[in-house]
Amino acid sequence: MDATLRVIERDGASGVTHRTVAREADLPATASTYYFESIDALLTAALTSCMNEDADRLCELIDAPDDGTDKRVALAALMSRTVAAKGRLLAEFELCLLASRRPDLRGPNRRWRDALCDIARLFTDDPLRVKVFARAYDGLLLQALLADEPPTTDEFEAMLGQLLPGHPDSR
Amino acid sequence: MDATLRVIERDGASGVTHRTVAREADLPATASTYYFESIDALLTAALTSCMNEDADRLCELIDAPDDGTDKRVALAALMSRTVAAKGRLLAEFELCLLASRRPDLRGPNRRWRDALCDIARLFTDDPLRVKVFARAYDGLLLQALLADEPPTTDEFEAMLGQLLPGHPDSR
Amino acid sequence: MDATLRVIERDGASGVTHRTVAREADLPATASTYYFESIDALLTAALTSCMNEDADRLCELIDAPDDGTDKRVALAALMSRTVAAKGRLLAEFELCLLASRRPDLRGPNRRWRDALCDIARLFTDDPLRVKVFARAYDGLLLQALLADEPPTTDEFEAMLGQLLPGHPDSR
Amino acid sequence: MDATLRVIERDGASGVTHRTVAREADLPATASTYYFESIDALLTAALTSCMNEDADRLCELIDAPDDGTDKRVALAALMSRTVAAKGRLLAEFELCLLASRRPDLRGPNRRWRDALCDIARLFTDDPLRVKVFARAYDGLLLQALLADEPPTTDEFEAMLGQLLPGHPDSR
DNA sequence: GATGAATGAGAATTCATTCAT
DNA sequence: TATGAATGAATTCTCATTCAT
Repeated sequence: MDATLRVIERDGASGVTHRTVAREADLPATASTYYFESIDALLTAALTSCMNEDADRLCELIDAPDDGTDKRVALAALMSRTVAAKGRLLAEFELCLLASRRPDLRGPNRRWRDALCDIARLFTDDPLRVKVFARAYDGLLLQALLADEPPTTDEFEAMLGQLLPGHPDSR
Repeated sequence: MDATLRVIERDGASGVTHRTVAREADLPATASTYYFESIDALLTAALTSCMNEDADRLCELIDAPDDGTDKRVALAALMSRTVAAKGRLLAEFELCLLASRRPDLRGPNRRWRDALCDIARLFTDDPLRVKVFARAYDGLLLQALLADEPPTTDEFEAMLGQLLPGHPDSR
Repeated sequence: MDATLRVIERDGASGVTHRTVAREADLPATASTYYFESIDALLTAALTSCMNEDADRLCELIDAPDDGTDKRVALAALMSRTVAAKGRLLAEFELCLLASRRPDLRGPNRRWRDALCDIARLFTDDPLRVKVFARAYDGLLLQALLADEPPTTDEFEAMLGQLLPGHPDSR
Repeated sequence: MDATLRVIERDGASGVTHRTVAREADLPATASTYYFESIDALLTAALTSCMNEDADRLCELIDAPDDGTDKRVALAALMSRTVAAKGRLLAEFELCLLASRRPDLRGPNRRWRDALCDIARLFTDDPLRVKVFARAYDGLLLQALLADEPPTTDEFEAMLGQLLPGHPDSR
């Protein structure tokens, strides 16, 4: 499973084969078929695992005790870290695209998006703003991947400030 | 070349092989090897073509004579059409992700992003707002792909209104 | 054992593997390895079971108390039923062919053929006629499988009348 | 193609794999995929080839100039030769059984059966007798395979005399 | 006695690529 | 210039079988 993610990070989702995964995990060639019914199941599991991890990270951030720091700052830091792990982020996007062809895989994605919406609701009650934020978030990360230089944490903070204006307390 | 895009739309970028493309184009199996040195060259060409087309469409929108209608409305319509051609949009995202591993392919992508920034500048002078818009745009489209129901044109309009507030003349 | 026959009926003898049988029987994958030493033992057991069943059915027909009806009519009805269970009949033929490569499996087959001969002897004393009947019988069933439309019971009756002419009492 | 038949003769239809056929033909392992789209196509081609050959042999017999010998004698000789080539006959039966699961393969089989009917019509006008003969013929061959000792040519002659009585001229 | 884990061999098929024409 | 033939490598997946429990 970890090996699978490492392979996707390195070679992209299309590089995931029984052999590459097995080699990466230093297991016999048939091991991946043994543990996962098919390549598809492997990718599905990888996507689910990723998305859950991401959602968990967002939830943690939401549930963190209010220590006085702006959660947008914390989120910007998270984004910065996310973008820094470029391969991993790429892997997630590739998996998402695969999922977009398969409606049955939308579950994990939805959980993650819900967490994003929850974050937005810390700052605004406007449903439109929530929606825009949750959708724009992905674009911020994606463009960060495509840019020559990823944005700094400060830039993320500024952009978040734009998308989620107002004082956190102002609700 | 068209055949290549049709294949990506149907089977994803990983479905692009010399044979599938040749079959789709109804050409002999070795034709794609003959015209393109490698699969990579084929994908690169596809990406460039896509990005240029998209950038052109955005530029058209910018350059269209001001007929009194809000350009955000026109842009929302364009987004709606883009999302409706789901396979094509997916293909573009897949190609972008491939490109993100290859810095030499960022050119076409940049041209497209510049066009997006130009649009934003029709509405605002704030560089931060421009940046946020250009990046969020992608997220809006991506999430539209992952959603069960793609947003309506009206919803796109509302979201654009959020990202690009103010009167177009207010500059 | 039953599961094995179901698999042969569905997928042919070549579809019989430890796994397919185990799956069909809803048993753990290694169960068939456990109970039968090899695939071969499984097929052998299946063949024996089939042949005995068929021979039993023929014997029943022979031993049925004479109720005035012509046994050829009863046999035609049996053939019609046999052909109607197409998968099962196919399975038997496949097993027979397998057996023809293995002389040690001819026992069950012989018992069945003897029963056929016994039937023929209800109608004729001519050993040649008996032999022809016992051999032709298989052909009638085989061709019924290959025909677009299986023969009706009446057709079987007519064909049997040809192969076994005369009154049953005329002996 | 010849290699395929040799493999079926030796190992049965289920022994036909890309590898075994290629090895038998002393070709690289992918050759059989190259020349035939799939294993299925290979088996189909084998069946068609067999059936045509058999039908041709029967037609030859029909069309042979009347040299005074009884054609039943010639047919008995043909049957004897057919049974002597045990592996080949087995192969044909296996292929026929495969075909019985696939209606689209009944064509070649039909041509062969028609030839059989033509032979019967040399001796009789009775459609029932023709039908019985054409169907029984297969059974005679099949049982010859399953018997410990295949029938002699004389025995075949006697059985044919039973199935097709009368003088050839008596028509 | 019964079953899950594990794995090497081999199945069908597809691919990229080379070569000859 | 363009294309069919050919083939080695690699793909997904299934299987038989062994072993530990």
